[in-house]
Amino acid sequence: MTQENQSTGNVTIVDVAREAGVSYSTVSRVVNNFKYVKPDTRERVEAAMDRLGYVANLKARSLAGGRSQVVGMLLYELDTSYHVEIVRGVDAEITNSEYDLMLSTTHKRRRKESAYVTQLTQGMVDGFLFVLPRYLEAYTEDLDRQQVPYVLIDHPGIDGIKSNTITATNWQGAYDATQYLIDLGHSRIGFITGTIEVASAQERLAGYQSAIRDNGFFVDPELICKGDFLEDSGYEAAKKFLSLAEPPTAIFASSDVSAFGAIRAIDEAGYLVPQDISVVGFDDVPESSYIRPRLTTVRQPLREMGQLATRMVLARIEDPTLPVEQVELPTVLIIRDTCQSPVDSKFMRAV
Amino acid sequence: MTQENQSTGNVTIVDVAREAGVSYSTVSRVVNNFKYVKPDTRERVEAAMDRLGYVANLKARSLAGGRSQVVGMLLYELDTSYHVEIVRGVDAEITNSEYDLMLSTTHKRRRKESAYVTQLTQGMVDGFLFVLPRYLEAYTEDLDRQQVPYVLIDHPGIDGIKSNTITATNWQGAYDATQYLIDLGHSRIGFITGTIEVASAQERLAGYQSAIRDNGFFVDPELICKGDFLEDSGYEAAKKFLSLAEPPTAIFASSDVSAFGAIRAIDEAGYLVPQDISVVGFDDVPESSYIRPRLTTVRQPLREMGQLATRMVLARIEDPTLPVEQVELPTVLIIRDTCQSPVDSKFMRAV
DNA sequence: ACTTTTTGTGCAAACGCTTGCAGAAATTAT
DNA sequence: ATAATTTCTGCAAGCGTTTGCACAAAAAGT
Repeated sequence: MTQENQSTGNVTIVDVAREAGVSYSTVSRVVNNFKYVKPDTRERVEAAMDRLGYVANLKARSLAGGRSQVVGMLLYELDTSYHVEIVRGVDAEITNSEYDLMLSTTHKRRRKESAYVTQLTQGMVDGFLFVLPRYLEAYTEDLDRQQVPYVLIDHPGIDGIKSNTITATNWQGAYDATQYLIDLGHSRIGFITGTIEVASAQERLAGYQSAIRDNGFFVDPELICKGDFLEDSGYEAAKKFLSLAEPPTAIFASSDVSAFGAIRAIDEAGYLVPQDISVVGFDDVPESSYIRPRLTTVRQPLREMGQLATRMVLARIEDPTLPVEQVELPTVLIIRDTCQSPVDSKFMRAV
Repeated sequence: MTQENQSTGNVTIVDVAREAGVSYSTVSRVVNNFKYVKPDTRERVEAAMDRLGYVANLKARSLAGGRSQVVGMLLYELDTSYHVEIVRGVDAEITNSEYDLMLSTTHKRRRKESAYVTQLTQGMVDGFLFVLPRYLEAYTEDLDRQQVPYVLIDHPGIDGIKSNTITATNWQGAYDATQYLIDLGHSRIGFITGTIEVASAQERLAGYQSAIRDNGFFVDPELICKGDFLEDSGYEAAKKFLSLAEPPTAIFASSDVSAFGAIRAIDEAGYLVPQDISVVGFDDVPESSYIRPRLTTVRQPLREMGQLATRMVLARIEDPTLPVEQVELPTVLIIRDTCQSPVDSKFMRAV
């Protein structure tokens, strides 16, 4: 706050050293909390740092082999609450630490994704968070070689490579929701998948199918419609279901957002949710409790996933010897207002 | 993709130079698109870079005086859609550029805010985006000295310093909404302020007051309640209005989120929106059209503000001589379902 | 043909820090 | 008292770039 260095306007380690009457390596040592520094010296240096308002230059620090104090986060986009919720969790945790967050979205650009990763691992971040990465294979190798700790969020990792992962019980969540619908009396339940290349989408589909079969029903391919987690695909899928000779009395969408789309289609067709068709989503994004009727859905603890993932990278940055960890968080069925027994449904055929 | 450097595992400029048979400065020059490089040489170097999979080390690059290719973004939090929407705008624009985004939230920690800024300006970012900064005075000086371009989003800047800013027509927006309510027949309109230290909150209040007066009404202090843009403050404010001897027939909240809180209070008290009380918000965050009844609100183009702000910093990073610019974007009243004439309101007293 | 200017390239010195090595000082063991 | 440790501090060599300076080569003036 008081004096300034003349050249760049920044106080460097050298200025502090001069002020404290020690060598610059000693300053570096107190900054890095090195063991062998005389308490007395340490104090003098700290006083000098305070007096000059010293702030470490991260570029230099990490160039020289230290930490950059930033963790990178790569996600597909920021448009849906799904991603935002995870970011919120990450932010909450990062904020409590000495680290900063470097956020990057890939959108559709496959090439940029891997270029970005090398860019960052080589130059910018101490650790990485990947949310539902699409082309993981393209850079895991790099990541491993660089020894940059990373954790995958909502992605089980790829075969042959043990990665730190944090996922939710997708299969169980889908199973539970389907069972709930069956218990309510539904037997024809339409399912809208997520982006089917994604593991969680596959697991949800499998959970749905298992529940159907376990209850002695038949998995009707007509009732499974491909989607991509987004609203439009939910809308289209629901329209298709509605045009069936015998439409389902319930629809289970692989994401809340696609459930919103489905509800819109049902609404436009002049039917009622949940009277004619029950709807269940997956995720429990904030909007789900804003819309009317409020969406019944399988809650995935997105924030917690973000927080936990952050804690995991941070821990591994501090101590790279920590073992690989794969955490699976439980989902829970949140019952709200979009489901009911199909007895009064226009689509319920007499038994 | 083919070969790798032995020591760190990273391909450096020196490796490329060796491979291409030129000096490393020449490589640097082609990387930086320097003018005086023989086309032939440039080609050889580029080929070598491709062959070795060279990726510039940003730390080194910026340490040595170049760009770090990252812009910092500082915001209070990520919990409300207000902030997220702006981030989305920023992201959309950043994604189209060669830059990355470093995101940081300050939450309540005043001290960290300015420490963070120096940290980053000294070491990490080429430009800065501030969303509704709280303690701007603490670092504008630093910013100016460091010559780091920055733009303030939803903040008019501080006296005596010309900053790049991007704001919305807060006064006019509030005026329009109030006028709309008056045109509907309301005369007792409760107003819930935002965090009153913030300029936009003051402007909205002023807009409201002007409209009241311009219509020949009296600004009743009883009908102005302090808030902080957040849900709880809206809830409390509405409760207070409801407990008045003569409650207002309409409430205008300085943010959508506080409007949500107000609606919750009205709901809990057993009254109906908009039959008994009309409600208007400000911002038009996505949730506003999800809730039922859908919120009538003053739309602030948050995404556009983020995008535009990003374009502004980016331009100033590339060309620091660009003049300071202060952009004000228009708000627009979005009429949805939370307002109606007060004739049937329980709170309408006979004239 | 001979300056002058424009291009093109290399060397070396930063940028601000970390860290291995070496030696000095203080502490403990013998 | 002397040797062996442990603690503390400074020096110097990097980390991977950018960039000013010097000089060579090519192009343009005269």
